[in-house]
Amino acid sequence: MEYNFKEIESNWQAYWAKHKTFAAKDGGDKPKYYVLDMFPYPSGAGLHVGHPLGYIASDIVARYKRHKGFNVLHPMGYDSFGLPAEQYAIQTGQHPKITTENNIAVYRRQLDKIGFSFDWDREVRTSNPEYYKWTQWIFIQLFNSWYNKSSDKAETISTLISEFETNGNSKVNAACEESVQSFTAAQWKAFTEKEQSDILMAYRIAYLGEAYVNWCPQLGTVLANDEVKDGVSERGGYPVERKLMKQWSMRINAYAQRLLDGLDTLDWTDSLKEAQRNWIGKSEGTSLRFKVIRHPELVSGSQEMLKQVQHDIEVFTTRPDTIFGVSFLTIAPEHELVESLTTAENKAAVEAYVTQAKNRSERERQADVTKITGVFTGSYVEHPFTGKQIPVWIGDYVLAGYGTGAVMAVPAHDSRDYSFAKHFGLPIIEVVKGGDLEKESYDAKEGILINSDFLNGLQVKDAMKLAMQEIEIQRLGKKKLNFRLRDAVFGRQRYWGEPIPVYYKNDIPYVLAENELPLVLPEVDKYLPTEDGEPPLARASSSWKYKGEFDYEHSTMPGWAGSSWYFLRYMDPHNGSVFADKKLTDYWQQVDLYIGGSEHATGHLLYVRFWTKFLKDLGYIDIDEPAKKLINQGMIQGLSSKAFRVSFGVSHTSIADSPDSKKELLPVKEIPPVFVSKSLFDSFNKEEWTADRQMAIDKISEIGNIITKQLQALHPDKVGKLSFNESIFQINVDVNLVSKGNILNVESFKNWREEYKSAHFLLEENGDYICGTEVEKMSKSKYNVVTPDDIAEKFGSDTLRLYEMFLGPLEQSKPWNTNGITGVHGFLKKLWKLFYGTGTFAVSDDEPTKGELKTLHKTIKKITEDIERFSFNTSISNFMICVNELTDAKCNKRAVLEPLLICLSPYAPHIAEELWKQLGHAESISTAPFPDFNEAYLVDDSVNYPVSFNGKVKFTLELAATLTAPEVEAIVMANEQTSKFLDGKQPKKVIVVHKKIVNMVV
RNA sequence: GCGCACGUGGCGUAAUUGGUAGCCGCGCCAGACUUAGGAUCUGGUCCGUGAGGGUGGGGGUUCGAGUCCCUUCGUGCGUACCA
Repeated sequence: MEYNFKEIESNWQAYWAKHKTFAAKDGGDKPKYYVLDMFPYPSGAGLHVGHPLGYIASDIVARYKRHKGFNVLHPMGYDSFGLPAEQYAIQTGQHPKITTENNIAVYRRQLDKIGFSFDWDREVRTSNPEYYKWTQWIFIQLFNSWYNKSSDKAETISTLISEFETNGNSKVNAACEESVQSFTAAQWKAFTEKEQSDILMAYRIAYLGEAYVNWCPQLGTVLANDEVKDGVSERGGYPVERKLMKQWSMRINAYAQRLLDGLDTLDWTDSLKEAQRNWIGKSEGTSLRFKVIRHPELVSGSQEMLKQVQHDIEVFTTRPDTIFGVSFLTIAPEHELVESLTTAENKAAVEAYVTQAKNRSERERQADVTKITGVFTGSYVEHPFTGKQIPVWIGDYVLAGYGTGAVMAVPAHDSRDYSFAKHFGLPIIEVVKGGDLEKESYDAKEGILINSDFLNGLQVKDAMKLAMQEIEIQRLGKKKLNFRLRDAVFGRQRYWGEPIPVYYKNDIPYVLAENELPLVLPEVDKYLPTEDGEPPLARASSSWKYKGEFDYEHSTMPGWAGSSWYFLRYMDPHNGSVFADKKLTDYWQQVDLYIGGSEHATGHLLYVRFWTKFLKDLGYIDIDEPAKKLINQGMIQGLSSKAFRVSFGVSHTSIADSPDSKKELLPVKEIPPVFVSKSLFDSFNKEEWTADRQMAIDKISEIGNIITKQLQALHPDKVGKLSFNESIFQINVDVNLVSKGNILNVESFKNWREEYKSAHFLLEENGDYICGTEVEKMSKSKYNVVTPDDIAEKFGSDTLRLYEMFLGPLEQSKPWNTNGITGVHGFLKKLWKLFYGTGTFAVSDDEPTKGELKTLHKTIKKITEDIERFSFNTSISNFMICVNELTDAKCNKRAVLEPLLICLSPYAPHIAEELWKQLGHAESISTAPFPDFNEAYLVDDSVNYPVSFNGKVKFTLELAATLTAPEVEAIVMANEQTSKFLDGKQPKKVIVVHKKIVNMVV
């Protein structure tokens, strides 16, 4: 019987589904193991071969752990809220729910075909109201919490309110808005409800706050920092600008230190942890206040009044040691003191500058970081130690959102201040020796302090300490930690997301009660903002109001909301009374292995850690981190095929033809497309002139002439001829039209597009049309998408699974290329043959030979080690070696083949199940215990010793394994080959590494 | 600029702690069986006729380096005025 993968695979997929083979049990004697894939957004394009890479790896681990006696949780679901479905809805009017459901159906069909061992009874969809009820519930907990820095965790807001009622806020040590004023208990009680609400808002972890946000006009929504790449939106690539808006946000900044510390406990890749560390961006420094010296003309009052209105500019610096090098202050254009610092004569210039700086899009700002702009305010501050007057400038190199939005500029020792100072001719004061300030600033943190009063002569490190001390003693400022990590904007002005469970009464936001959840997404007539710029939810019917009266929040939650806790829901996916039963979260604990793309490094993976810590603070779960071990699978890029299209124009052939003759030229539109094969393109594409290049041009011109004649025959009244524009465009060709060796199927290509029907081709000498290739992202628009379905159709899913793993290390990115797939497929056929060697199923019950047992146990050992270190590509080669050896030995013995099948079943489950059944087993192979490997079978009687001279191996000696090192040395020294290579000399030293190698120093 | 990976045959890759570099697969070459093959099977395949050379280049540590250290070049990814 032939290896009929199609039948085998569909049979077993049906069997698994019917018997719920992979359903996880909540509890039991077995140890638990939780393997999770980052769940997909179900896009309209379906899965391509890159998507399953990580799923295959995690499935191998899941199946392996089941064999090893673990109770495995291996779920899958969909991150089903998101922009593409909504964009599609805007274009077509189709409800995103329908689009999403259709896409999910396609995904599911594709996933099932690959034979994953998911427990589908636990599937979650973030857009399902039963799911997002709990996303909303978590939001409410975040709203009803504040971050107590003293206990270093989130606490319920009621503890804060009772503190306000007894002591006011003077003793409160919270992560909150800087702008909060202090008040007493009496004052608190006297505040109106609105005032109290506003104050509490400054403390809540989910809060409504005014902040500069990334506004994307084309998408009509704000975006989080991690959704913006290079100043444009990550999805769609639309420009993003900064805008001051009132927005729901998450006080993730409160967790910055814990998010940083937690990294040390995680078994994640260094690059991923490093990316998070950079994103969190901790820096230790000091805050420092500079007294503003009021310009007399600013104040229309007496000197007395002048003193009263004085205020300070607070800066943040990590280099307090360079305090004597400050020659100016720079504040951000958005700084709150801009207006009050600006003198009358500078007013016009400052206003113009600020307006211009604010209107610049994020992209423009990033694009010309080298362009230095700024303006003088006219005001001065006093140097805290020298008392000298220091000018205050405005510059957009200072970011409003970081530190205090103001810096003390030390041009001698900070490259940005240096460029600014050079550009505006401001003084540069050297305070640390070691650099050449004519050329550049000296930013290094080493050297001796000069020009620095009490710091003179000190090393930078010591100067930092002393300066810091002095600043604190004189109460000019204090030590401060700063994090680059900004609070995360949580509102999106979009339709297809979780409604934020908030309503407004008298302009005060209130959250819904738990029993009022879920707040279901209302129907709208259009998925666009309203005329006055309100989000789409404002289009909901007038009955969509809280208690029929109060407006709901019109923003929805961002994409990362649902994915920030889904790993918990899988533990208890159908619970209607709690997001997940504590007993179950305690049982399943952390994800043991999490696999997904590295693009989530600073988004999802940071937010999910944040929510996990938050839920722990409130006592809902007992774990601090969502995933113990994480692997980033590499991206599979597409291999695009390119055809080379010649560009022709039409020109006049003679003076008689010239424009004055008023004869019409041949129509450019009717020129048939002309494609040249790769070698011609390559010849043409050479930088310098070569004979080859000229030949290519001649050939192209020649075909131009032929086409000219054809066109002239069609249009006898018109004049002109085709001329080669000396340019050839590369166009993407559907990879399905190209066969091995990049040969284009010309006939299919002509039928591909109406416009190519009449195409001309300049072929290779052998008559083929050869395409070019390029590695690009796999995408519909590049016609380079290869779906897993294509591969499964041709070779079967087991081959697909093995081949994706065989491609190379999991973490590595690589282009998709089916060159080696026949080898992997051949391996499965060879395996099949071990059982069906004679044409019918035949397995012997004979005792295996020593050699066969060695092959088997060597394989068990290697496979076990490979899986434990997630090295799947090497396991495939080890299986191949094993099957090759067994084939050579003509081994069809049950005692060898049975354990081998179990080892293979995580990788190629369908064929393993089928052969397992043929061997007479009634139960699925999936829980058969993984074979133990026995060292005894691997022990060799002899060792092949390489004998080397000065590290170069000259010959090998087969010696008994029982020999000791000195015995080996004696035998080697007595060997005639040794004396030949020694050539009569005495070796200086002989090294014998037992059972490894012999080396002689001559 | 900064951070993190990574450079090995024609190609994808292997070599867990320093111990015979090139396993496995593709491709290629030769042969067998076939009307035929993008089927199957067998043998060969780092370069060099050979001594020998060889893991991007240079240097070092070591009896011994693809592996460790320094330096340099190149590629990929992330990030970017974070004071």
